[in-house]
Amino acid sequence: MNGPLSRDPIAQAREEWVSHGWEAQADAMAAITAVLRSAAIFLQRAEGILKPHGLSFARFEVLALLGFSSRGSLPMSHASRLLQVHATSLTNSVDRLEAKDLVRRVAHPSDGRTRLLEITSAGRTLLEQARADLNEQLFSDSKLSAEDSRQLFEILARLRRSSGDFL
Amino acid sequence: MNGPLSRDPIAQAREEWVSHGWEAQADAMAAITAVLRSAAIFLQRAEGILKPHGLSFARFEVLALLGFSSRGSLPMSHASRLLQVHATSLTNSVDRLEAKDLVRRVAHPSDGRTRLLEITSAGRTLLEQARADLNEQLFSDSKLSAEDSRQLFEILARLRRSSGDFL
DNA sequence: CTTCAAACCTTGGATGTCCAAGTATATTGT
DNA sequence: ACAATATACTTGGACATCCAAGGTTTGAAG
Repeated sequence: MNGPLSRDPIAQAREEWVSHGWEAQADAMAAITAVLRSAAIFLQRAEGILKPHGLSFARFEVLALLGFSSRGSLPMSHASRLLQVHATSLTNSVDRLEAKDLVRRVAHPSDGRTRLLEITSAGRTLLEQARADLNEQLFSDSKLSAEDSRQLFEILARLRRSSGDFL
Repeated sequence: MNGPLSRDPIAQAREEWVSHGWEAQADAMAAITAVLRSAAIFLQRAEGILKPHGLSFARFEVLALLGFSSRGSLPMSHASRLLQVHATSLTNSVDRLEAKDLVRRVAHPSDGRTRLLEITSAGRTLLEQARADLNEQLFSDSKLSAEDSRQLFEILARLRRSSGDFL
């Protein structure tokens, strides 16, 4: 999108924070801004890898979740909780997945409110190809050392836990 | 949006990765997914804090950048590079900021292509209030220990550097 | 000086995310 | 039973982000 800068813009912002007297918040500001920026980087790379498959990362996550579930189906409410996105975001993703016959909405046998999501065989096929690509092109070459990956996960797990993501 | 889960869904996905034979990629997958999820958490909190001020986080960042610049003005292309967003995203943010008289687009004195962004005095006032709130409510209580903040920033700085964010 | 490529910005379109509201179905409490 | 409440999903609207394409202005090359 834009070439590399000569200085880290977040480090620069951190200095401004310090020089304006907000030193106590400078480290947290820098860390949080870095998380946001890093997420944008990963997301862009993932989207680039998935685009040839006609998938977005959000839709890939839905497929992957269904692929792991034992029956290959689960209620939308359940999926939305596991993926930690708003129900409306899931509705949006499922609309697009269903239009491509990668998933199906089926009626719940006993609860009329609930719709079960079911991955189709075309969905499974595409999932395997997309996952292979992500594993090769993103998760194998993530620019993170093994040690950094583990530390990053642990720090963020503490954060997510104290933010109410899980118990 | 949804209550806490009984298990960390990312840890769960990591186990699936391992049990399906993608152990080599499991840690990176978990770390990257955690970054994406954490970014969503921070972004939501920031938006909640800024909403009463009529600002989004993206627009806050534009205001903050202009507030730091010595003259309070700089070219859009420069701002877009520093904020590391696409030029079109900045156009969008500036349209909304300008509609509220928080910034102005002014002609560049010598280059007819370039538009200078200039923060207004109303923009400065709002920026100070919004920043005070973010400092108090987000950056002071970020659920990250001081040590975690520093480590997180450093790990992500390595990542961003090797991803071409800066030299 | 004329032409053509590069740089800057905007417009239009596709996606994704959230919130507020609305519809339908289930469950609870009296 | 019936009314009130809760849960599940969808719809419509506000924003954000990107890409592809188009208009304007510069600047460089011939």
